[in-house]
Amino acid sequence: MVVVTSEPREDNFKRVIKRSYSDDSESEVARKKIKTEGEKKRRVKREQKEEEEAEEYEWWRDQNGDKDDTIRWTQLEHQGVLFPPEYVPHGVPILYDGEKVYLEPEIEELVGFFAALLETEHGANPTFQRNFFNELKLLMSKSKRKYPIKEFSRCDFRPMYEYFQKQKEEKKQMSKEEKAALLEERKMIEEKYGYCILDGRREKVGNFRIEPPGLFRGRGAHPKTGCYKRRVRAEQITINIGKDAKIPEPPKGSKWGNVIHDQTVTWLAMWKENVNDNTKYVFLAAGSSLKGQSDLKKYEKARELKKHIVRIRKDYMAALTSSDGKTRQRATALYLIDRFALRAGNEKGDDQADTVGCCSLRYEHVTFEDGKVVFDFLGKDSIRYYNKVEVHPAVYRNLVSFQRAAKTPGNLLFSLINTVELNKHLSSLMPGLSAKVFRTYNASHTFQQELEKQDVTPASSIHELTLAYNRANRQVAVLCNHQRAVAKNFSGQLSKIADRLMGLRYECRRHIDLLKPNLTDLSLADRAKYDLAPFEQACRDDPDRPITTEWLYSYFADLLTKDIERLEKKKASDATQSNLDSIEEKLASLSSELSTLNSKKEALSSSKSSKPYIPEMYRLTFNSIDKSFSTIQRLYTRIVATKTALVDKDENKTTALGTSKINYIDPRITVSWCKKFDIPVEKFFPKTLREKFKWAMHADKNFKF
DNA sequence: CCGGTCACTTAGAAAGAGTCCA
DNA sequence: TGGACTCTTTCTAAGTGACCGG
Repeated sequence: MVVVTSEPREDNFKRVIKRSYSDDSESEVARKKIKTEGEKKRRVKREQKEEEEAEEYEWWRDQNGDKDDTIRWTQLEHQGVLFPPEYVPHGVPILYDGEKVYLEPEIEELVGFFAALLETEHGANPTFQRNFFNELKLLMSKSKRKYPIKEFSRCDFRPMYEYFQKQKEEKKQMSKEEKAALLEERKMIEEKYGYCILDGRREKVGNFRIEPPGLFRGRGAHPKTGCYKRRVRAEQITINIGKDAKIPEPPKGSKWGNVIHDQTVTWLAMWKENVNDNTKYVFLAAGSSLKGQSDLKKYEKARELKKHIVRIRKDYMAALTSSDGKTRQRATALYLIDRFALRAGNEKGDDQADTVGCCSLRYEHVTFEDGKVVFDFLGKDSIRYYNKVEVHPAVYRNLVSFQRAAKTPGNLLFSLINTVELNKHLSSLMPGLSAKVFRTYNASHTFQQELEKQDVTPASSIHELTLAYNRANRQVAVLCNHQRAVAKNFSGQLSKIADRLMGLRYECRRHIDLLKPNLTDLSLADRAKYDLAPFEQACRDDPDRPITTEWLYSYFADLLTKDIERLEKKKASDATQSNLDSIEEKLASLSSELSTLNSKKEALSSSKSSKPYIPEMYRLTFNSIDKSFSTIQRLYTRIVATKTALVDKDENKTTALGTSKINYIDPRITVSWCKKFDIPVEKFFPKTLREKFKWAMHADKNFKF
């Protein structure tokens, strides 16, 4: 969709045009493109003009290469972290064997964490349930009170769940003023904790909120999912801050665990989480100079790989047939990492979900079919990687032999190498090179290529350009296997669109049938003006979903039902004495048609009447050639739009475009493309991404990755 | 070399905000 | 006009890879 919806966006657009599109005449087209759209769609008005136009430090302008990059800052001031509110008991019981059980606050809190997730996948996950229940039993055993609770299956958390639902509902029903007050409060907090002073500049802090307690929500088959993630106290937190800065005040009655002044790291605070013993950090926001610098560095490193890639590929291709087993394994792994954008695959512990990357692939993760290799394994976040691919014969032979050597499921395919070794080898080929650089390189490179392949010109509409961009984006997302859960009601949504499309096709066809006989008397030249061929093509039946009489009856029944609803509403809301009669009359005829239709439908199976019945109010009458023709044109446009929407939706159902846009595609490719095609970068980078990619916004229109 | 630690990037889910459409 | 749907932001889990000490 092409929508310029609100004031700020329009504002941004103008500013970006002014700031980074130096040639004014060129931006004229783009401005026009936006203007009409903007005028048409703009509705919501919001004040908020600021968006901090403060004289910004443009760090990317003075990158004098190799400064000491172990020191990350010289001045650092911040306000510390924000703790979640203390627990407030609600006193809602759970049921055990149907009997109410009231819980002391600490236990009630824990149980509440579970009750809130009752209707989610976590709540239904046996591991999650078991881990949670063990935690609960532990807490109960430590309590002075005696609880009757012994078995999970005899618990009923519904009362608490329903209580939470009710609360959510109430929150939704809050008055405007209350909501505004809440927002104000949030703003105040952000103002205080959301910023720090870094080398004299005010920069945004990312996650200054301490993670609230809850149940650990591990992904996939994580053995610890459902474990109690405890409340974090000031005593567990280490603050990192400038020597001269004022140390932030810990909550009353508490002390920071530690305060350090480490200039070689970028975090402001750190603590250890209790479930997996992982370290959690408070970092600056993605749009900060520190993050921006390393982002730029990442892409520059990937571009550096461009200069070496031919040699490196030659190198590992040759090594595929090395007599040394280790070398052969390394080369094969590199081939997979380079060709299929696999992750390195560090080894993992037993207390984590069983997921793999390249080096940790096992016997069972590859099979061989029709001369191709099938990869099927769970990768990061337990996302399934399934790919049936053709590979170089040497790679095929190697994989077969590695698998044979592994003998049985559970054993490593690449038994002689690991990520450390692989990366060591890579860094010997190019300084700073590691496995993950290939993902960045291939993603950005693919994106640029795909974008060039697209059949668009600067004259193309915004819609076409957006489509082209997203297609290229999608190629990258597929390459990197970035997935998302299929939306809850996806198939319903799909068939809804498909149904709408069928309706449009039908309407288009009957209008064509109506018009056609009227064209025969026209002169040949005139007839050419009303060429129906493309429209006839468009409204041809989808072979998978032909228009049957049965469908037709449902279609009209649907139309009738909707019309009736509309009229009923009208009757209820603004019926006056004068129009009440006509409304009633219409209603009566509609419902009589509806019952006629229903009985016709009933009779369908028995009698095979050839001509479907059409309710009177939906029969068409011919008016004029021009009118009829323009109706067909309109319908055609809608058919085409609906068709693309359908294809797009289906292709997008499991592919997540965001991850590659945020992490893998050099933003300068997008910026330069936007400049070349005269389309505002806002179309592809929402506010936070523009913030994150500030450093890329002035990329030249001839920028090449 | 190896295992552990540390710091950082990358990831999908969930929450929240905005928009669309009947 | 409000409820469904979509897009954006936030949240925090899950990776990568360097380094360190034995």
